[in-house]
Amino acid sequence: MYVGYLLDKDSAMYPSPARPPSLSLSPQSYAPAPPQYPDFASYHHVPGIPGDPQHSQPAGAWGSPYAPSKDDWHSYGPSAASPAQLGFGPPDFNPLQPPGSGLLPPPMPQLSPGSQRRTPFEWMRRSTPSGSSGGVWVGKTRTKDKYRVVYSDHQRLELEKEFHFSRYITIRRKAELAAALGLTERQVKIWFQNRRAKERKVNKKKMQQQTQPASTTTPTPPAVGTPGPIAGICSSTTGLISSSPLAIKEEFLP
DNA sequence: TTGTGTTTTACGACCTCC
DNA sequence: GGAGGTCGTAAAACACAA
Repeated sequence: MYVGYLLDKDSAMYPSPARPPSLSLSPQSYAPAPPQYPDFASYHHVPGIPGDPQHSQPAGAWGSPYAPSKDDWHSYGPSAASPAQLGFGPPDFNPLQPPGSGLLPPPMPQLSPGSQRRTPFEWMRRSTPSGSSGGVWVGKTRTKDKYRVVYSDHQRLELEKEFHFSRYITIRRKAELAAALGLTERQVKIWFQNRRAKERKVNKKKMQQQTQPASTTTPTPPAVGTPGPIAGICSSTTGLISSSPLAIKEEFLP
């Protein structure tokens, strides 16, 4: 993965629940301290929803207007020019040339140990994904001539940011993210589903490693699954998440 | 270069809730 | 019945060792 320096931190990067139980906290105030997410040291949450206390930052940083959600899943394709295909994202966004400022944090001089295999800026300067135009999403469905698309680094980074903010995206945020990133709401929803599945998978793997009898180290409680202030609302543990997804969702509904 | 393992999109099945 | 959740899976995209 090309945001591997983000994702390789895996569940360890979510030691605390993503969103506090009280929605009164603004994204700024939610900045984890100390930053277990050093890559997001300059992270500022995606702004844009006016009136949304969770996203109260000034709109416009997305650089793209709030386009109407194009939930028409079958509308995209080689002939369906999405905002992304026309050039989505911040005006200064270039998939091959990282913006020095704006949404994306500056290139990290160092990577996490887990990502030593890659050059520090590889995720930024990765060549154009095949089947896409300059990292910009060119959607095709499974029924079309291409099985899946590869999201651009920027798209994935913004999705990761949102996921870091909250494991469950609100309807409004989903619509805004989809419009801003040139994805469909369905894609955003599925991305979050897959991302949660990934997190559960990693957590499960960690749990299995910790419970292995061969382990000589003292078992430590899982850092990720540790019940936090809102463990019952948005825990990373599989059981809690899958127990009542709708209850979690309701918390974030406007 | 190739084989192989992993990750990433995307979907269907099934479930719960309203 | 619709929306969105998990779970399992398919297959493309990718990384990397041989």
